[in-house]
Amino acid sequence: MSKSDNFFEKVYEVAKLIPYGRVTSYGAIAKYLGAARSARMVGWAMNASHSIPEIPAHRVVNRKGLLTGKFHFDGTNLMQQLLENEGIVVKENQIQHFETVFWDPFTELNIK
DNA sequence: ATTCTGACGTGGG
DNA sequence: CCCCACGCCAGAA
Repeated sequence: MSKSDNFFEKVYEVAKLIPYGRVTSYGAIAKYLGAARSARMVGWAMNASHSIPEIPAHRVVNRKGLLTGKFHFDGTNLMQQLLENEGIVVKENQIQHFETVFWDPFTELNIK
């Protein structure tokens, strides 16, 4: 295990905390981990999270609320269906009422 | 070593 | 709102 695994582990920690029916962004997680400039690495961590079913990767989207990573799931619409199954409305790969369902680690985890 | 690519984000126009 | 250029950094070729 290398040091980068620590970063991955942190990403998974936060991802697991995303409540049912809520979503967050790669940048929000990265910023929360103190690596705001490594938002891409959060996406990369999600890529590696396929071996860990506990990670709700479908609850992580980009800052626009767009399902940019849907092509990394098995089915064509698997990511969207997982979200809709949680009550999230998705249209044209865009999460509707994104600001309402958005889950900000800083706010929701009551960080002082 | 070098180059390119990305599940991203920000800033300017 | 959209489009574009740039910064970012790990991994693949």
